[in-house]
Amino acid sequence: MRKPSIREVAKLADVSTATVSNVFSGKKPVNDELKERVRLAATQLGYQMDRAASQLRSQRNKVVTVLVPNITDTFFATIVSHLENLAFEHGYDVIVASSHDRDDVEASRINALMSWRPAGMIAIPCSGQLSESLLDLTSHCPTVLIDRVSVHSAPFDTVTIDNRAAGDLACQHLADAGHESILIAASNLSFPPIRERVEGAFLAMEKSHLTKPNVIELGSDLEEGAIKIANWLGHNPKPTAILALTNVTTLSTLTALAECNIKVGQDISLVAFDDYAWMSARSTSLTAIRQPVAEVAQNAWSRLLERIDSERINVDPKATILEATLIQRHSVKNISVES
Amino acid sequence: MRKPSIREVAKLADVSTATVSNVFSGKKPVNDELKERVRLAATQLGYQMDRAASQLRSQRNKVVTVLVPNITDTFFATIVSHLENLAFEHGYDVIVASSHDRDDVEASRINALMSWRPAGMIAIPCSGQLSESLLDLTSHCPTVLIDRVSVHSAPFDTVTIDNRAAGDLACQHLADAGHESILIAASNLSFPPIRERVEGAFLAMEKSHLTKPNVIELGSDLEEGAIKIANWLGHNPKPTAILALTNVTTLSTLTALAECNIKVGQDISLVAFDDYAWMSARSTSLTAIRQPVAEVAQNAWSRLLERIDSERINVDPKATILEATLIQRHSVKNISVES
DNA sequence: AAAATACAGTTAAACGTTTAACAAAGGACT
DNA sequence: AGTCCTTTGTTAAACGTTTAACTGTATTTT
Repeated sequence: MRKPSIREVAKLADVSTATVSNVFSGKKPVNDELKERVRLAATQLGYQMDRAASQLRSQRNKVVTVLVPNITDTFFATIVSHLENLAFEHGYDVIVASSHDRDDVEASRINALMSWRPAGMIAIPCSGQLSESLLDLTSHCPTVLIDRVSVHSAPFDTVTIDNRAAGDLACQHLADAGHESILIAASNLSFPPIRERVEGAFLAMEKSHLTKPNVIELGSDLEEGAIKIANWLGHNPKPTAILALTNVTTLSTLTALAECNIKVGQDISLVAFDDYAWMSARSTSLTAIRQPVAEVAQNAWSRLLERIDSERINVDPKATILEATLIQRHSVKNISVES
Repeated sequence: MRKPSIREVAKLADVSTATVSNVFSGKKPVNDELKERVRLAATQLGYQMDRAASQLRSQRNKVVTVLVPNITDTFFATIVSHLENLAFEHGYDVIVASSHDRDDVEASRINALMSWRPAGMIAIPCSGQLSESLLDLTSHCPTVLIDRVSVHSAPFDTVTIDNRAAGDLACQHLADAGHESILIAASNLSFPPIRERVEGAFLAMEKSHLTKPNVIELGSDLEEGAIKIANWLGHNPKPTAILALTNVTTLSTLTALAECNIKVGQDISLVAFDDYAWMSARSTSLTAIRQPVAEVAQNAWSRLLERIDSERINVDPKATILEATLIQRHSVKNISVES
């Protein structure tokens, strides 16, 4: 038993299919009585529009696709969630895909996503230098890039935060508290935001005439990262503070510290990146750099809508840069001598 | 400049559109040389199949929809992530929607999702008693329900964990450690899994001839939950242990305990539900009930595929019940007298 | 009162695929 | 050599919408 089509509704309501279409799309006015008849017939039959047919004919598609490196990472999941809400409010549906941080998967997913003929695409590239398939989108599909992108390199609209400033802010906060021996726990220096945060941190130390912090690269895996950092701590003089550049590296760091029985906020100070519930739900809550996730999503969405509406695909790309803020809590100990 | 269609590829390769279609679908054999010509032409033009057209004609759609209460909750996000992977492996695309725990939104989202004519649907209902629109699916679309569903009430395949056993396990563990005064932090007793966990917990206490634990309902909001539990702790004799029935209630609990300056694992014991990275990345890591999320997703997916392949929609629904396990860590203190 | 305009509905042709029905050509078997 | 498969390609008709073009009426304008 197939789903009823617009034809059957038309027949039951004794009107043409065009009228039924108009009743639902509202593109042309329809007499109230007819409208009622159509509505009745539709509910009677349990009629539902077929998007495929609708889209095929109209060549318009109320769908945007979202590509993220990994939806398990709460940071990305949160962005997706916000985007989904925004899209829904504007009558769009969202199709999500994950690239799992792999260029080849990214390419294949982009392909699959594009076969939906989406009205637009919001992507968090998995690597700093944009892949071929991503660049191909330039001419085909309104696209907004988020987060993992160096601002001026991309022929796309971008929405990022000022990662240099964020890194600076975090490190300055530590320096102000008297920390001179700082370890930076980075995920992957090939990601532009991470590199920029490190640069910002270096800058802060330079301003205070202090020596550059050490940087270790932990990768994207929590467990491996924990091992690496525990290992580093075992073979090097203990820093007085750690700056963890992502939520995953924060977890790696905490895991390692717990293992080594080093007390956060007491034996060692910590500034985290990304602000999540679990960071404050602790006896020593974590001082953290909060990325304005909601605003990032909001801005990306507005940019995309503008592109979609203006029909001008990715000419004169705009870079939106948002500011991160420091949430001061209890994981940074003031160790300056004059205090 | 519109996207090239199968026609233009056919013209360039000097074959019929049917042949092009066959080259890509592989439904009928095609001479190797022709195949090559078609492939070449396709890449030359940058051809990509249009899913809408394909689906409309073939009446087959390699899409499954997923409906969750709230993708911000890591538990659901993780399930979605697993499902997305599984779907991808089988050549399906996934469309996700969130009901935000509201029946009306759920209904509206189900409607939107169904207009895609998906091959199947995996849903986590937002309330225990299934909404009309959800029940309507029975006859229209292969559907598998996860988590928030009482096993035998649903005319659908279901995949759940044995929540009674899980509650029993958690509470028994506390009882074995000598805890007699236990507080249960529940999210919402109208959710079947939560109710069942409470029942399981009661059962465990009964077996040990202990008095029933107190139960408080914290709702789905972390902050509000924290206030409620802090409030409760202020006006009641302090329990020796808390059993938090979800990851959100765990966070609420931890927030409240931090505020009241009560040390977990020392002043009070805690068993959490759902096992996440942040639970172990602490100086006193949390003992927790681990739900087999990956297996839940895996089972839901297999069930759905079976339904899709067998064409028999939701007759003789199967209930799959998986077991949760207790991960023993350091948040439960043994306070029994004989120790 | 005739002509022009507005309004509300219908008809039928797309949109880009897939696929049943058909055709042609080569090979195997009587 | 004629018949019958088999194999590989083509033709053309769907699939369920939307929408340009059209038709017929009611209303306004001259």
